[in-house]
Formats: sequence, structure tokens, C-alpha cells
Amino acid sequence: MTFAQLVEGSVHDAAPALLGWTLLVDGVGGTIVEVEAYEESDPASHSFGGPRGRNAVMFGPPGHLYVYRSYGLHACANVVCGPAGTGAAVLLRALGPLHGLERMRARRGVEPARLLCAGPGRLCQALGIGAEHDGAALEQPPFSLQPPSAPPEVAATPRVGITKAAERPWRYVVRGSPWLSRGPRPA
DNA sequence: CAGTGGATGCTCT
DNA sequence: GAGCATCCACTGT
Repeated sequence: MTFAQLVEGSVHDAAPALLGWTLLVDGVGGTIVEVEAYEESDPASHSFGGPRGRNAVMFGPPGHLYVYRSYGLHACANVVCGPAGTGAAVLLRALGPLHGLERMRARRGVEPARLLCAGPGRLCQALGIGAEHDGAALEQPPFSLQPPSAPPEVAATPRVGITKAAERPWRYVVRGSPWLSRGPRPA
């Protein structure tokens, strides 16, 4: 399964399948361990209600980045998924840091490795992802992706930090990973 | 540990 | 003017 094939499928298949992939930005990054799925019919999604303003990228081709600013301060990165125009995306919530740890620390400040990429805002800060990457293709530099050597064991849980449709179990994590944005780990 | 509140900017009403 | 897919520092046990 190539990355392009993966992201053009249903977001509910693509989200868990993205776990275990290694994402690098200019050589800095790690293994995806936590994601959330969003789709157009989902009241919690930025694409809810159709293409407008900032969400235009979500209705473009899959495999591109949708980057938005949260609470005025933090950038958050999504992978556009599904057939082009369907308004679905996968929010990247946590990575296991593998490469460029010193550059991550320089961007984030001195921190335990545990907190470098544990959360959508932290992950973007550590990898240097910002609004200038909104709409960028993930299969082009400075981005690179490598498939997992073996598929990780996946658990589904409710999504984090939203008020609408909060009960939908569309957060997917690598079971037992020490790098998740919040514990305790799901059973 | 858990719980609280401030920072900060963009979109939509 | 309200609300937000967040993070951090601070408080009290």
C-alpha cells in the first residue's frame, strides 16, 4: 500500500492506517502514534457545511496538508484524505520522536523527549510546520514519509478537546505507545 | 496528581 | 463579540 493509495481511501480506513508511518520535515520527525478522523458530515469538523474560507484545502486532493491555527497560538496539521472534494482529513496528534531531536528541542525549548511531539500544537512546533505549509503536498520536499516495517496494534477512543460529536470514537492510537498526547493508555 | 485560568488570532454571526 | 480540533504555569491537596 503506497501513501497515495492509503490517503485516497475512506478517512475511517486511512486514519488508523497512518499509524506507524514515519513523517519527516526537512529530516526532523518520527513515527505517527496518534491521529483523529474528521469528515464533512461531522459537526466537529472544520469542513462541516461545505468549502468556505480557511477549509478550502480540505476539499482539495488527498495527500496534502491542511494547517490551521488553534486558539491564536498553535498550528495543527491534518492529512487530507478520501476522494478529492469530500472534505475529510486526519489530524496528526502525536509522534514518537526519532530524528532531529536537537532541532526539536531548539524549537520547543529544553524539554523531556516525552513532550516534544505529544499534542497537535507541540508536534507542529517541533517539526517547524506552520501556516505556510497549508496546502503543501506531503510527497514533496521538505516532507518525506516511510511506511511502517510492521503494522502497529491500533486502539480507537473518543476524540480529544472537542465539544461537538465528542462521543464518536474516531481517535486512533498505537496501543501502549509512550508518546501519546494524554494518558492513561486505552485498554 | 487534579483543577483552573490566561495567552492570543482568526472565522463566523 | 463569541467560540475555538491548545498549551503552559500556577494552585491546592
